[in-house]
Order: sequence, then structure tokens, then C-alpha cells
Amino acid sequence: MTAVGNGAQTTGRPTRLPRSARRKQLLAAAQEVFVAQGYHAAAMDDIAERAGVSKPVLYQHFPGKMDLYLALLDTHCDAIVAKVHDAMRGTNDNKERVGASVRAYFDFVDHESEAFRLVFESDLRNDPAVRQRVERVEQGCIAAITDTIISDTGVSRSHAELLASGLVGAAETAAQFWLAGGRQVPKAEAEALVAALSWRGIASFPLQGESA
Amino acid sequence: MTAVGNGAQTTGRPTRLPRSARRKQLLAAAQEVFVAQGYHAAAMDDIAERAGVSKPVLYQHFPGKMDLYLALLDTHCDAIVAKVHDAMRGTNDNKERVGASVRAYFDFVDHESEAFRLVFESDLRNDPAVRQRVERVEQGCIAAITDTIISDTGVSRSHAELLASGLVGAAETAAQFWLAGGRQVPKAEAEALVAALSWRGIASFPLQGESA
DNA sequence: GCACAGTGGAGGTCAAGATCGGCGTGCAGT
DNA sequence: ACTGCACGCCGATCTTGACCTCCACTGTGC
Repeated sequence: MTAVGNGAQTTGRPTRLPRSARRKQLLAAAQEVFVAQGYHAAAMDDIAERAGVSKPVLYQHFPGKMDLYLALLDTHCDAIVAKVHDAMRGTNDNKERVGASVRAYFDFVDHESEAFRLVFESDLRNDPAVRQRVERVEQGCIAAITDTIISDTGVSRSHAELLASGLVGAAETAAQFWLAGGRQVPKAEAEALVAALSWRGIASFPLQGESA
Repeated sequence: MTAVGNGAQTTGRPTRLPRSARRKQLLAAAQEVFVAQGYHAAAMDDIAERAGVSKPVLYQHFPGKMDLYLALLDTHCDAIVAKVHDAMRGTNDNKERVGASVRAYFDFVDHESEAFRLVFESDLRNDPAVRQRVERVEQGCIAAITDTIISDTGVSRSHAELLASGLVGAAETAAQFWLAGGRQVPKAEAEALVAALSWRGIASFPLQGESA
């Protein structure tokens, strides 16, 4: 049962890989398993088997299961935050910014590896290290949008943060819903729809104060 | 160390409670522990100790840890879906509907027990039974809003679902952000802000088709 | 005074993360 | 080219920890 023949391996026989290549391959295998099963249900045996190696090899590259998970998590956390930041910096047109942000979320979610589940559906939020990273992602995205809202509308920071969190939530949830529903709407159309919803929501904020 | 003296108990000494009262107390203790630690980190010993009883008693009331968790989950899943449904049925004014929905999420999140974490931050989404329930919540909320959107704007169902998911995500994320940030904004003000964002976003949809 | 019911602490089982003695392969030196 | 070596890999194992049950005690009603 340590039999090879899984898709992630280059050859069908146990090959001796250079250190870095083996590491990358192990990360890829771990990601597939974590995404498919979640952290707790994923066994180190599963990951090793998926990679076509034995457990000791895994432990020769990573000290433990958590380190493996955190390595993957860090990669993708950085990715989504960077995408949102780029969306803010890429233009000065706020409507464009909203569109680009929404696209960022859809792209992130639409990536074939489904790695977004590591961030959005982690079953380890109770672990401090993971919690910190996941919260940092949301805080980071919200902060980027918050700054733009403040400088362009003049509402208070706490209000702007709340608005930003709403926009982030809309994009995030809609993107995940779109994917889970089987892409019933073409991607560009879905993005445009959510962008329109968000833009119409936020656009008129500078003009009139929010009354109770 | 099995000493009593925890807040959840009526008396400080081992008391003989009627069946249903004991069950309710066990559920309350379990909820506190699950909310604070998550499913995996919560031990049955912790729950029993929290309730001031011994483990056998716990197992006389619930067959296993999962059953206990599902019982709690079901309660709160029903609660939030019902709240959103009520928000839709309570009025015919769509602006009011949006406001009531947002309030529903804020109320749900603001409940002192923090039970919303069982639904929104469950570390058991990978378990089929739990996944089904959590997805059913989101689907249920989205469906209720979707129906209203369809009947009042005439957009296609798939588009309406996408819009509804965006609104749900905005309310959900904003409510959680508001709470996590320490209620920096008064509740009514936060609700009004998010409601305004959502209403401005959705209100103009019947008038003009969403162009690309 | 006595039977009884229900509690409390100690233990079994099992799964999963983390590790040790063989093995086969490629290489260097002569 | 042949032999000894060193290194990376694998099968089998250990241990921990958490869910789930068994022996002694206590308080009560007759």
C-alpha cells in the first residue's frame, strides 16, 4: 500500500529527489489532503501516501503536522492580502477598485487548487498561531479598503472599517457561494454583479451622512 | 478537583436534578466549553467538570460527544434562519427588510453566549453531518432573501442568489467584525450603517439591468 | 438498621502523531 | 572494473491523549 502511481509524482517508481524538489512535492501533497479533508481529518499517513513516500521522510522535511500546515497557510494568506492591496493601488478610480477587489476574491477562490479553503474554512481557528494568521488576513484586507474609504469619504475610521468589513464579506461570501453552486453564472458576469452591488452600496457614502 | 463551585450550578453541592433540568444544564455547560475551545479541543471531562457532574452522567444523557454538539448546533442553526425569515415576512417594505435582516445578524452575533461561533466558526465543517447543517443555514438565509429579490426585481434566480449571498456575507462579516473589534460603534449605529450599505447596493437593481 | 439508587474516580481501547533498525543505490578510489 | 562506503528511504513500533465504561461511597426511605 505504499505503492506508487499517484498523480503528483514524476515517475512511477520510488525516486530519489533533490532536497528542494522533494519539499515542494510534499507541500503540494499536503495541500491537496488538507484542502480535501481539513486539518484534523488529514492524517500524516495520508499525506505521505499521497506523495508516494513514507512518513519518516515527511518528518525529515517538516518537524510536525502543524509546521506543514502553517507553511501552506502563510503562502496563501500573503497571496490574498497582496491581491487586495494591488486592487487598491492599481487605480485611482474607486469603481475600478471595487471591481478589482471583487475580482481578487473570485480569482482567489477560483484557483484550481481550492487553497482558499485553508484560509476561509480552516478547522484550526482555535489554535492561536492559525487564528492570528487568519485574522491578520481579514484585518489586512479590511484595513486596505478602510484607508481608501476614509480618504475618499471622510467618515470616521470605525465606520469605515465596518463598511469595509461588509464589502469584504460580500465579496468573500459571494465568491464562495458562486463556486459552491457550481459556477452557475459565468465568472465575469458574477464578478460584475457583485461589483455592482458593492459599488452601488458604497458609492454614495461621501454625499450624505448615514442617519439613524 | 472535581470540586463544585462553578457558576452554572444552582447549588454548591452535588444536587439531584430532575431529568430535563439536568439535560438543559449539561447542554449549557457543553455550549460554554464548545464555544470557548472549539469541538476538538473540548474534552468530555471539561464539560462534565463544568457542569459539576461526572462523565457517566453525561453519557446517560447523550450517547456521545457528537450528539451533544449536534443538539446545540441544531438549536442555533434554526435560530438564525428563523430570524432571517421573520425579517422577510415581517414587512413589505424592502428597505425595512434589509434593516431587519442586518439586525438579525447583529442580534445573533451579539448574544452573550457567543453561540454563533458554533455555526460560523465550527471546526467540524468537514464532518458531513455538521457541514450539511451549516450549509443549510447559509442556503436557507440566502434562499429567503433570494425569493424576495426575485419577486421584487425580476432578475434571474442565479443572479438573485449571488446578490443574496453578497448581502448575507456583508451582514455576517460586518457583525462579526463589529463584535471582534470590541463594539467600537454603538450597536444601532453599526446596524444602520451596514443596512445603509446593503440597501443602497440592492435598491437600484430592478431599475437597470446589470451590464458588464 | 437496611436495601437501593445514583455518583465519583480509575481504567480500556483505539486512532494518530512521532520515531528506530534494515536496505538498496550511486559513487569514489584504486 | 571491483569493492567499500555513505546516504536517503521504508516497514514496524511507541506513546500520548481522548472517548467511552466499571468498583467503591453516600445519602435516603421504610
